Amino acid sequence: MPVTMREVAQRAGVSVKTVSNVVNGYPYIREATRSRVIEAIDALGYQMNISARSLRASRTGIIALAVPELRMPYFAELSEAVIRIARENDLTVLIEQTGAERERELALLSSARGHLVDGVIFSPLALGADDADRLNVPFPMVLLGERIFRGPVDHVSIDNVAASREVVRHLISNGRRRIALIGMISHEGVGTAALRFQGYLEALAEAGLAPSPELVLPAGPWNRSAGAEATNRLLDSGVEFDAVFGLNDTLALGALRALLSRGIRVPNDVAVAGFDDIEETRFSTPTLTTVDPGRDQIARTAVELLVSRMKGQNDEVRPREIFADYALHPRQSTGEPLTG
Amino acid sequence: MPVTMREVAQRAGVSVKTVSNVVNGYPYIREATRSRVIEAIDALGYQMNISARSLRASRTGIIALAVPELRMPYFAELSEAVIRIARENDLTVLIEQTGAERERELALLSSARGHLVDGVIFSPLALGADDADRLNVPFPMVLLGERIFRGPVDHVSIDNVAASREVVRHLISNGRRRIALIGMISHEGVGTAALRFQGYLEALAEAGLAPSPELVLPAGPWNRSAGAEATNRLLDSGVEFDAVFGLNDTLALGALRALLSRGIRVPNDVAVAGFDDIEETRFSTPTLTTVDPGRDQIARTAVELLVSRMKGQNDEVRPREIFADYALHPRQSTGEPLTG
DNA sequence: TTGTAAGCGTTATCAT
DNA sequence: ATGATAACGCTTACAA
Repeated sequence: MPVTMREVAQRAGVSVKTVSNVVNGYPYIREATRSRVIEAIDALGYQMNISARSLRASRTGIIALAVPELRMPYFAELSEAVIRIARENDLTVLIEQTGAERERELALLSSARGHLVDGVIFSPLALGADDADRLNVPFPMVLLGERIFRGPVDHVSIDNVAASREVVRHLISNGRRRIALIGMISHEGVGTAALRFQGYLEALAEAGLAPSPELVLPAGPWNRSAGAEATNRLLDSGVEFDAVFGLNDTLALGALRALLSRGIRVPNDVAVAGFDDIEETRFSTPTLTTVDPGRDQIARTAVELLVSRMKGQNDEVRPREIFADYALHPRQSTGEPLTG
Repeated sequence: MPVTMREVAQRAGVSVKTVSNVVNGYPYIREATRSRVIEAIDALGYQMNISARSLRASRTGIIALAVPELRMPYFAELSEAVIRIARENDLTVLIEQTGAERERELALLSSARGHLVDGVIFSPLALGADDADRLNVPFPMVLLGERIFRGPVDHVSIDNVAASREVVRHLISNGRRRIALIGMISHEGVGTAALRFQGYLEALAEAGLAPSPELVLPAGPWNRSAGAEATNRLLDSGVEFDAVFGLNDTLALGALRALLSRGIRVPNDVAVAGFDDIEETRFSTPTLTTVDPGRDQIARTAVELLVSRMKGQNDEVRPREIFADYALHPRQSTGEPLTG
């Protein structure tokens, strides 16, 4: 039922190969021929059969984006950017949700979706430095995030230590001295939490402040609920504090909610800051101070690195480590005047 | 480089067809043969070439989900559900963002991604009733949302009039009399806004309350920013009101923010309610009263309808109109005690 | 229960 | 500048 190249060729009075040439932008075609072919294509409503092309050319024009969960605002926003930028590169994006489960992240690496995708942008949450070797996969891949550094593939991330340090410096410059940190994952020496924690420690040290273990709160999944719970634990413990740094925005928003619902004023009594600059931070009450990790730049860099690997031009180039630019956005929750 | 069926067959000492049979679960195979084949598959790390299968069998195992924007929390959460449920049905999901642009929504209908997808779940935002005919596409499709009813394809939605009526009834039962509505799109007689507006009018009528045109506020894109702006306009107009109904949650959250930042207490001075039950509504301050439109049920129904059409068993069945169950969730923003 | 042969729609090679 | 022909890896008759 669908129209094939053969039919287009017949109607245009040319061979299949010529149609193929026209479709693929092969330059050496007489203008007359080209327009006859294009007419036939339009008239018949021809649509290239991607499966056939893929089988023959062994590329599909599809890339996979593997993220933990689309419900996490950061990953929804990241996915939006990757899809948009992939489109600019004539690529279609297939999203895999790993649920942050180790098994599913590993499965992703060994399957590669049966030759279906030309490359993968992978944002792991369960795999860690020990698994770096497993990233030696037989297809182009770009790694995101802070779980694995110096692995065998191109990697895009930001300088989490520096970014986190800036947040805490900002809190300190606002007069805060007892800064709680929410979202610690203590059994991990690496990863996002560890890096942001290090930035926190460095900023405290710079200011001559001693870190207090009771101000460092673990929080399970990094969502609003865990942020609220941790904050309530902190409040119940009776420990004094004048600021909360949520290791991501949803934790911070949960903290905000817990504080306000116990009658604590933000930023007057306690300042709150987060990390990620998700859209919601500009619309919470008060608006949330946070760090923009340069989502668009990350997405664009990742797609471009992947494309260059897919083209196979850089086979000799060693894995690249790219750091995107971050930017602190002071907002109401830390006592700044209203801003965008 | 990749392993083919041929190689598996050679190693197992059988024909390609037998390997194919094993892979596809064809029942009449001797156990000995089957296990030899499976061994070979494991040993060689064989991965089916999906392009080849698709070309031959003309199905890919991929469905497309077309949504306006992944950054809109409702659609992020819907996509998460569709991907998860599609997985249960051995389907992979490819997400198309239409940007709510008419051109791109139309393009989607005429391309169908070049035979790449076996079916499409389409949530339009720009197309309307007049475009119903265009849904007569040569591939299985399931329609979501409130833009087009009684079109030529299966359709999943909820009873928006009834759901909206319940929200407003709830506000009235809490003693509210001057209920503002934010998010009206006045030039449209159909679609989500029109239906929810009708529910609003019906609930007012039931209670013997006269609708006031100055309480009905248009809002452009349904996001936080538009919700906040509209609320500020309302406040500046000097019109009295004791409740705000945002036609979706992000509008309501924007309203909440505008109210609180002008020192208006919620729910004491003004009650606020939204629509969609996005995760954030459970973590705002105060938590937001809203309607759960049954996202999981919508996703599941959509996938199941699509699968049944893809199997071609229901070719004779007329387009089905399915309504998912909604549920009102009263929370703090309308004066209820704290709930989940 | 398993094998043989044909062909899905495209692109690559090699002519012309 | 264009055409003929052979793959690509799999499934589907049909045979055996």
